[in-house]
Amino acid sequence: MSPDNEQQPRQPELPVALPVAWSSDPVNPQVNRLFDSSTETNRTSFSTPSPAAGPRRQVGRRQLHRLQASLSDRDREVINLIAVHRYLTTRQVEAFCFHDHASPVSGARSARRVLRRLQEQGLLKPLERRVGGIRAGSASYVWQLGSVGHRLLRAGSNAKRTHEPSPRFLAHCLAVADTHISLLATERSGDVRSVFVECEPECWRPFTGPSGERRVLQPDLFLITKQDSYLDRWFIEVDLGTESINTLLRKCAQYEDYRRTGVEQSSAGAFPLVVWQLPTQERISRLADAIARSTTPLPELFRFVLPDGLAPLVIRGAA
DNA sequence: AAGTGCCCTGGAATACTTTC
DNA sequence: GAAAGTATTCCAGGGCACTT
Repeated sequence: MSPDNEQQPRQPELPVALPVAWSSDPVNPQVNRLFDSSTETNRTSFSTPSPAAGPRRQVGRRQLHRLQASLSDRDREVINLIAVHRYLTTRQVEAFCFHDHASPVSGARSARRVLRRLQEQGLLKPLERRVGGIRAGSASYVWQLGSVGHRLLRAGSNAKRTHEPSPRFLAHCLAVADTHISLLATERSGDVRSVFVECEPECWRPFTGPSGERRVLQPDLFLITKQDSYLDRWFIEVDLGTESINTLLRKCAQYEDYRRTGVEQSSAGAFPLVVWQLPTQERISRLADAIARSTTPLPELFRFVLPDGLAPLVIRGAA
């Protein structure tokens, strides 16, 4: 690790970044208490509607406030995570929010119960069931925000999609979420003292390009890890092998353009490492070769890992 | 303090789905 | 059709908030 990575006191230490804000009502201070978990109980007293009511509900403003006030901290965490990642499978929700139960089976059961309740309240809705999946049951459900969930969240631009996504886009969203989960698991295992994860679009970096044009660097994740007295900072790119190597190379060049602005270095002391998570060793070799042959991006700016290689890299640190 | 109601949690039995 | 894996359902215990 480089000395200029030395710990900055302003760096966050929370394990998960949940950038989506909850709507508040200045007329009703009780709703504002959603932001302060210390003033809320962890209990849910809102009466659950009957399943016959269906997931699509017409919820008035007053009813929406009651619903909002009735949500437990964990309900809000589930909804926030699904808003941030756009889509999460039941398994991923389990991994994010139901990992600390007496047994994995118990955690899974609780997750299904909570997701069902949030679906009945219109806060979440599943994508069309994938028939013929790997497993029986509902583990293959993919969840997104429901209409009530959209209304409940402040109009975040990342929480508006309601149509069925393309398989490619969906696979990428779920892969990024898996990466997020693996990073949190690294922290829970104690191998890294603290992990801060920032998702899209909060991790995006607008900047001015070489010709003065406005550009936006769009990493899949931004990550800060804390080891001893150092903070390591990382941009994460998750590739599923669906893009051409030239496309990945253009993205690398964009990282170099952003690095040359010096914005990141002036605010944090050093430019984050860019980690490409790629599906095969062969693809890693192709991208590494392409970068080495290219004159634009600095090769030392990048690291390449297979899906199971990110956690070990983060544990080793950026040195 | 005691009683009540509601919700969360987890164990066990059962039902369902996929794979071979 | 059998086996394996997983979801669903039922039930009981515990905790918390509220009322008396």
